Amino acid sequence: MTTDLLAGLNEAQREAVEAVDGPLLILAGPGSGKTRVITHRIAYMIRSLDVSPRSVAAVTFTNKAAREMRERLFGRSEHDPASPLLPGMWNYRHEFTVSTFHALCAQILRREALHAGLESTFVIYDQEDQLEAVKQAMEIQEIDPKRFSPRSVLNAISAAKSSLIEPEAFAAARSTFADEIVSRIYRQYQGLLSRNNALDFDDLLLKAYALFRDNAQVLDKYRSRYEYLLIDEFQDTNVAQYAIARQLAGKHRNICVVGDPDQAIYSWRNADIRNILSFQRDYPDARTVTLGENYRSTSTILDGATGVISANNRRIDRPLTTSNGRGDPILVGEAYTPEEEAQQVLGEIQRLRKDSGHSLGDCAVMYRVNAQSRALEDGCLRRSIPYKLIGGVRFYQRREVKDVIAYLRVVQNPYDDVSLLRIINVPPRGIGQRTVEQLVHDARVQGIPVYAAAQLAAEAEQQGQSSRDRGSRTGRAVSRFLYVVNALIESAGSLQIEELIDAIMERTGYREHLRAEGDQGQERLENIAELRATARELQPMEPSERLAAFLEGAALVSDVDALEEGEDAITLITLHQAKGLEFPVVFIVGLEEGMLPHIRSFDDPEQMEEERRLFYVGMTRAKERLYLTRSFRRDFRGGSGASRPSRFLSDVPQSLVSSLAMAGRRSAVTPLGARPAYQGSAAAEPSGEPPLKSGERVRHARFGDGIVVSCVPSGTDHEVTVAFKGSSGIKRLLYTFASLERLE
DNA sequence: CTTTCGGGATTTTTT
DNA sequence: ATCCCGAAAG
Repeated sequence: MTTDLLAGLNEAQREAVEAVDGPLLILAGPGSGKTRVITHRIAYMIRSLDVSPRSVAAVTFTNKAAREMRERLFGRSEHDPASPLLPGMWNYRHEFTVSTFHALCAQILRREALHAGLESTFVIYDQEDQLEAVKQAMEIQEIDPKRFSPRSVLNAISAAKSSLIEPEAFAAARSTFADEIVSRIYRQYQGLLSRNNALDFDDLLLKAYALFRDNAQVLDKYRSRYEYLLIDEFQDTNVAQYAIARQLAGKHRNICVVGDPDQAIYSWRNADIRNILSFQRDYPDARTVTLGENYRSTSTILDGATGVISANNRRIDRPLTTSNGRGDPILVGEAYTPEEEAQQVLGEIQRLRKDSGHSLGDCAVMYRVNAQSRALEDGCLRRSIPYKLIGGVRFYQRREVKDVIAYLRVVQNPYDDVSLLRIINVPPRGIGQRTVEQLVHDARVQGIPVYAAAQLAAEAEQQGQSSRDRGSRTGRAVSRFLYVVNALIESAGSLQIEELIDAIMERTGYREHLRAEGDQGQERLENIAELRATARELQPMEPSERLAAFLEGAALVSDVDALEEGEDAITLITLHQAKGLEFPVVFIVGLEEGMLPHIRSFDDPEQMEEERRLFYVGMTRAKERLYLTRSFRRDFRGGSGASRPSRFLSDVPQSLVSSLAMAGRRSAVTPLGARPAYQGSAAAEPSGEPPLKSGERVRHARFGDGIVVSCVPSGTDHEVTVAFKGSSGIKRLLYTFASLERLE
């Protein structure tokens, strides 16, 4: 019975599975069979130790990881041909808790709303909503958004919340003038959210923590239930999340955390690697198991990745081993433009497909910023290669989707000012800035929601009590708007969500509004159709809860969650989103200074180390083949500039690397001679000052303005490669003859 | 008072 | 390329 769960595990893995009681820290390197250990561990508890699935909670980083864990344990369907680890327990699958911290907290807060001092219908604000609320708070506090950017204020507030610092504590600890400002906005912001019956992402954690802290009964209920707690991706948890984990583990102390400090890439979201140290401090009796054997990658890929990560100073050296073969070398490619880089990548994918039997689904292209997906998408379209784009402009972030969701939120809770103000004049209906200001002012003076203020204004209008000029036009516009909203609220109870969406589209004129936008509007209508389709997938439930559940899903679902197996297409994905995934063939594009490492990390050594970890995460996704590519030129804010190779490339041991033939190139130029560019520029620069440096702007009589890509000696002369704007493209010129004029 | 248009500044990564 | 603000037009 138990033997098959332990069979096929190495010694460390087996130890991690069997150490069920007491605190346990699992340090799991990439590809070390972490998922296997976690699932076998849970199955082992339930099957061999007779633990009830109800007593187990697992916390994952994404909803997708949660879903997959449930599937491995209980099966995909009742009679899943792929045998699950817990055969015949299909009916118990919902007893077992597995979700993200945010989803778990949202669920608890809804259930315990009464004790948490919340309304169970609270909405969840995403970042855009948060930013709106911060702006509103700043306006009330009369703080100039030009002097203090709402964005950084929000970051400061979020950082405080992630460390469980509530407004009072923040005010008490403030020391600088900037703190003083943030403190005032923070308090105001929390007030606005609570008046709007809204929680932001951080509140989900903060309020759950506070609920457990302040209500011993509720805490006891949950900590009694969850005898066994498991937290995945522990290196990317924040202080609040860890605090909640400790609260929940407070009774039984069976807490298992799994992580890898080398894969910590979310410090910007206030994740704190030091949680691993805190864990060891808080649970001095914790056992530590290290999983160091890699089963995923070739030794070449692993050694390359090790070379990269070893350059980080603040880390404990923990060797990774593998008994996999050497496999192919790591291939380094160079192109002139991102478009060409994409051609190169896609050409190679098509070649692999033909020559080595790889499917498109085997291949993933990874990049640092979402904007880089565009060149790749274009290339795929041109070559008719199917692709799956993960993220991009994320679905639930799209303007039209957010607009419809804002309408749905207003229908559910008209006192949600942020949502109401979002749609009050969308589509334009004669309620302009001035009128909105007046309404917001009225609301503020009377301490009522904007919706109520609008209601009053409309009544006054009808009774002819309002001042003349506010009369006819705007007053009637407000009345008309309220009439539509109220009609929607009334009909909501009897409608399915799809029907409600349809009603919104028709009655508010939103459909017509988009239709008038032409092509783009058509695309937007399709996105709304997609939103409508997701509503139909909702599980049957109480009509009153249906809308709340739908809105919660819309707020908490991420895009990796949508990554479905099956369809044969290449995957385009950011390095962050690639965490936890693996592919036989991985391309990492844009290996340039400023891109990866990103320019924003240049002045902070800690951030630079995080960039390196990000690269490491990407490299270790690859099982068989790894490609690293860069472009000489990178578009930037409309313009474009020359770029230097990423410093990370020089940390990949050269013996593991081979140069990628430039299959997709337009011109037959050999860049920078035969020498691989990853050696870095300084190493190979010849004697004698080059007349031009890469990155300088120059003008040519015939080709116009351009940017120097490279300048290398050629006999007694220098050969200058220039990327010209417009149709001239890339030209190689001899310096003496070209008569280039340097531009400042 | 509202809408629209143009110019200026600004972009990492996401539960 | 996209958001924000001010100015002009309706």
